[in-house]
Amino acid sequence: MTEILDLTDIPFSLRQTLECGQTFSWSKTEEEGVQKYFTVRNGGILKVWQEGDRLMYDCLGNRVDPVDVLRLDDPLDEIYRCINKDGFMERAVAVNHGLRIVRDEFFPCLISYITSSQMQIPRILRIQMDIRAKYGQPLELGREYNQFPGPGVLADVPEDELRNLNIGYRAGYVKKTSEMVRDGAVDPENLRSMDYTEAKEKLKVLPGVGDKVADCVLLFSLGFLESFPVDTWVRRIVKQEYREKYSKNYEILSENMRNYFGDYAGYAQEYLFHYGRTCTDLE
DNA sequence: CTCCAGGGAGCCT
DNA sequence: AGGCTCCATGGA
Repeated sequence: MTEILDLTDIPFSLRQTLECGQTFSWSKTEEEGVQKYFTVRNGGILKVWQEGDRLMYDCLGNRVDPVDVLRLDDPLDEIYRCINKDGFMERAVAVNHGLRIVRDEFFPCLISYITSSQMQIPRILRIQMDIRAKYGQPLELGREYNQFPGPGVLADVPEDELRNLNIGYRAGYVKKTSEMVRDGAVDPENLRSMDYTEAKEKLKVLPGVGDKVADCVLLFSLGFLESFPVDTWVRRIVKQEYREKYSKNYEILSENMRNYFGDYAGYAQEYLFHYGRTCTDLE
C-alpha cells in the first residue's frame, strides 16, 4: 500500500541524500522503469522513490518512518541560511540542493565506517551488503531483505572468518568493537544524552574508531549536526578553498570549521564532501 | 608496475 | 601532543 508525502514546502532530493556517500544502509532497485531505494531495519522494510515534489513510499513489516530516517523535519532552509557563508558553499548547496543528513542505525553505521578506512566508497557499500547477506537476519520477505547483524552476532564470528569479507586488518577492529558494544561498554542511547565532545571521547574508546570515524557516527547516526568529519576529500577542499581554516591537525581543522559554519557544520561538511568529490577538479 | 582510497594504532621524539 | 610508519585489499 503506497503512501504519499507532500514535499511542496519541504526541500528534498532523495537521490542526492542517498547517493552522496554518507550512508551504506540503502540499496537501489528499479521497478517498472522507476528508480527506487530501500532500507531494512527494526523488522521492517522502507522502500521510497521520488516524483517531483511527492515522496512515495511502501512499508513492509514494522513501520519505518521516512520522516525520521531521512530527517525530513530538519529545517533545511534555515540550515542553508546558517551555512551559506561564502561563494564556494553557495555553489555546493546549489548543486546538491535538497540533500539531507540521514539518521542511520547506530551499529551498522559504526561498523561500516570502521571498515571505511583507506577504502573507496563502492567497496565499503559492497562489504556492508556482504555482512548483511552472510550474517544478517532475513525478514520473511526474502533473502535480499536482511537486517544488519547485531553486535552479538559479529562478536561471535572468528576473526579469520571475518577476513573472508576482504576487510584486511579491519577484521580485528570489527570483532573487538562488536564485543564491546555487545557488552555495553558503549551504548547509543547513553551517547545521545551527552554533549558532542563527551560522546566523541566515549566513541573513540572503541578499536578502529578515531576522530574521523567517531565524527561520522555522531553525525549520520546520533544526530550531532555540529560534527564535521574530515576525510581526505574534505581536507583537500579546506586546504584549497578555506586556507586560513586549514591545519594538519585533525581536531584543529575540524574545530575551525565548526566555529565557522556553526551548529549545522555537519550539513556544511556533507555538501562540501559531495561537491568536492563530484563537481570540482581539485588537484 | 605504482599510487591511492570517507584512517587508526603503535611507536618515536 | 605531534609526527611517522605500517596496516590488507582492490581499482585506476
